[in-house]
Amino acid sequence: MADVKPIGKALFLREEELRRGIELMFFAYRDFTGEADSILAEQNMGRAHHRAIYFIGRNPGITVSDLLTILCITKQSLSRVLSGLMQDGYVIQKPGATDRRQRLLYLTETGIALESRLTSLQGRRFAAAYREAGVDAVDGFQRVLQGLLDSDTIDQIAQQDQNKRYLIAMIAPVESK
Amino acid sequence: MADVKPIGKALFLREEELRRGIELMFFAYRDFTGEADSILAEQNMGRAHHRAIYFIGRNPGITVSDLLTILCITKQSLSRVLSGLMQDGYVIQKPGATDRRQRLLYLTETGIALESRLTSLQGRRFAAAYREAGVDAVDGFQRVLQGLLDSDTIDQIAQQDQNKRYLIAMIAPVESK
DNA sequence: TATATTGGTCAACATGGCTGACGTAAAACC
DNA sequence: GGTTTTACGTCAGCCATGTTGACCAATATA
Repeated sequence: MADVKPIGKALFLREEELRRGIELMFFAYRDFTGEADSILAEQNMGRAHHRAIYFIGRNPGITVSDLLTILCITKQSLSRVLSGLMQDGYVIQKPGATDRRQRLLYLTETGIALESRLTSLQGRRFAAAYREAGVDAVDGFQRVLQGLLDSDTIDQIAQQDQNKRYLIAMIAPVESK
Repeated sequence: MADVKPIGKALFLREEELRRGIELMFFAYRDFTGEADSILAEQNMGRAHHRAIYFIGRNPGITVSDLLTILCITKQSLSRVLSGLMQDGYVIQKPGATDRRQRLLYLTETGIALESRLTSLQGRRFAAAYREAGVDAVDGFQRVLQGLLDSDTIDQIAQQDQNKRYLIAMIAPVESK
């Protein structure tokens, strides 16, 4: 064991480790979305609907163009999905107060119920994984995933967090005392 | 700050943390696959081709049914992809030595070149993320992703690892001295 | 008033999932 | 040796979701 060429071994381990990461991403993403997919299929919806519902629920009153920025799809694709969601009563839109061209998107009660069902399903999976792996692991997990992001995405998430902090400060100042 | 209701706060943080995970998975998977997608688009291929190429490269001589087990798609879907890959000279198949019904799949030189180009691209992204996040983070990352898997998937990966160790022991026993 | 922005719509197309039905060769079993 | 099962392929068609391109309406803004 002592006379193994160290450089070759290191490279080999490195590639194995990288491949391990690549494969884990593939399998974990598939399994992580699979459970929700089957619920969505019952309602004749797909992953695209889920994404829209999720981010509208997360950002009530979001504009169409902001949602487009998050999802990185064309407005034609989104439009098709949103029309369906509005027709089926999961989403409603209200004209913007200051800019009346905007259509601010909100979940209906039904939409909220579905979103919460889907999110709690995925949340349970995460909660179990977090519990098994431990607190330090969670931190590492988040840091590595963060490192996988494009810089544009990082900016965009930071921007969203900014908006969210602003909203929280507005609607729930009592929490901060 | 001291008189915040502890339970409400804890639940709030918990939900935020879970949502953070859900969102990171979405964005990270998207960005992580996006780069490869654009290379694939140049060759008129999609993600499905990539997955096939990746796992054939990873398991040379894999049977169609084993590949189906890994990918979790129908044989019709896979067949369409494989036909294309063979027609374009990325993949060849050889009849199985013991069971001649099997068609064992291999990458051609061209296939290997493409696989390696795609994997090194994704590998670089992972390497950068790992480097930024540190060794402990990598461990946490892998443990959490592992925890997100279905138990079937875990078994399946273990099985593959088993095969791989067997192969390594066969073809490169010199490494282990 | 002219231009830019926000959002929607129609048409057409590609990818990649799916089901169902059917075929063929080889292996395995009785 | 005949039957059944397995491994794989193929044809046909459907659906969801992405794309491009063109065009339109309402509203904001310089």
